Amino acid sequence: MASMREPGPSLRGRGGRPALPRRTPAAPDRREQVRAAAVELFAAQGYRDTTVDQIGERVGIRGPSVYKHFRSKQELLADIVVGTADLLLGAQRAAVRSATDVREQLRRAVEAHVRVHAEHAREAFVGSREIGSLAEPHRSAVLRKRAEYDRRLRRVVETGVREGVFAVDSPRLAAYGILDMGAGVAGWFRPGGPVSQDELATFYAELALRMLGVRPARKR
Amino acid sequence: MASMREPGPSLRGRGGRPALPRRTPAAPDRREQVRAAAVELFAAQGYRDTTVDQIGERVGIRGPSVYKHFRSKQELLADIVVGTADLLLGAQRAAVRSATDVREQLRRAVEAHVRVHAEHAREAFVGSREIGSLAEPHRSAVLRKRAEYDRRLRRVVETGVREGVFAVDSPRLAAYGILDMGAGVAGWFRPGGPVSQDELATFYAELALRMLGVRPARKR
DNA sequence: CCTACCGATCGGTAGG
DNA sequence: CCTACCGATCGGTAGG
Repeated sequence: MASMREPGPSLRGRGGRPALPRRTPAAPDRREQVRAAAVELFAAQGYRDTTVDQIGERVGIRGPSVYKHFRSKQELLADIVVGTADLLLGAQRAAVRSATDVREQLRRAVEAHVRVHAEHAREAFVGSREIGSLAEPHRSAVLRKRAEYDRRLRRVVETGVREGVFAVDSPRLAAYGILDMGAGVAGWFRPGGPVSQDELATFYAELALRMLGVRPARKR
Repeated sequence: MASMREPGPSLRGRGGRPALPRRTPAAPDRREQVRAAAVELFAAQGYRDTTVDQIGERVGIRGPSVYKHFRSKQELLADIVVGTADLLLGAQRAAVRSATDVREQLRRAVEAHVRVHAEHAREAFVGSREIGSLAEPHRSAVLRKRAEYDRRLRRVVETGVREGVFAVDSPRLAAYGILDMGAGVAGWFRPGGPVSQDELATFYAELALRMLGVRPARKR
């Protein structure tokens, strides 16, 4: 499924528009502003408790005008949740591909996992909490993506165990633990806080490797 | 705050009631049934998307009759969320008190954490996802309880580091990781599945100790 | 992008 | 514990 996050080039950069009188000039990336407002509100109040009027208010328009940018409140949610799932999947794929050593693959996959959950904390938060608010076929699509995401990390763990690099009794449970630990970041991480995204990613990857029985590299 | 989970002795065991005709005899623990139905529905559909009629339907009564057992839908939610917070706090307190060795305190606290999130998976799930749906003063009360819960585990970790039993760069982040890892269990654990609660609790406690730099006990 | 407005849903109450 | 019903909220549409 293609990412639903691109505003589309047709909405901007189209010079030569006649200077007709307009009460409120359309901001070129109004669609993106609406999406961002929805992310914040859905994260803070939940999808169901957020009204279209509130979303509009955040970007200085009326509720019904939101429908100029999204077909429905549902589509807005789907854009956010599906988008986040794709972001995670892409980051994970790139991470695993960037190394051949399982230990390094695991480390980078966890770092990517944590980084996305920190950098896109609110989106990721909405993406996991509001799956149930998604109508079909989006819900099933996202569940499939998440299952694939989990499976891929699990495979890295299993490969490491097979190669004798990792040592855990249950690769599956260990993978769940690692994933949930990282996903939890979306619930409390705030940019500008005491820890940076990178520090957090590095630290959590180290914790994950420890969970898998890998000795921490001796510090010099 | 006192637990809100007791049906109260006045609702049962009161013999000598005249055998008047009744269309639907009140089940002695109807209140508990209503609560259980609400837990399932809130977990599956979310608080906002669950109607009082649905809750009633699950126990064979009409929506308005739910108000014979709970003052409002809000009170039903508060009962669940506050109850779970108290359950966790109590289990953690008992766990930490049951040992003097930090390593053992940590192990038991994590086991308790995981066991509650497995045994009361749906309640714990609702308890963490629907905090935002809670009205004041319940919301603040629960947030305080959760903060205390987190702080207590963090203290065990910090004590272990101070004593040289644990070795982690950031006790705070490690504690978050451990807590989120265990809380995640509520999202996927199903009784009767491939792993038992005890196996899971034991395994996760072992993972937590590894995260803290404790060598796994050599298996004979 | 706006105002006016429709239709459906739903928590809660009245009064048995 | 039930039926009848009120009142408020809200997503979405009409028609500029």
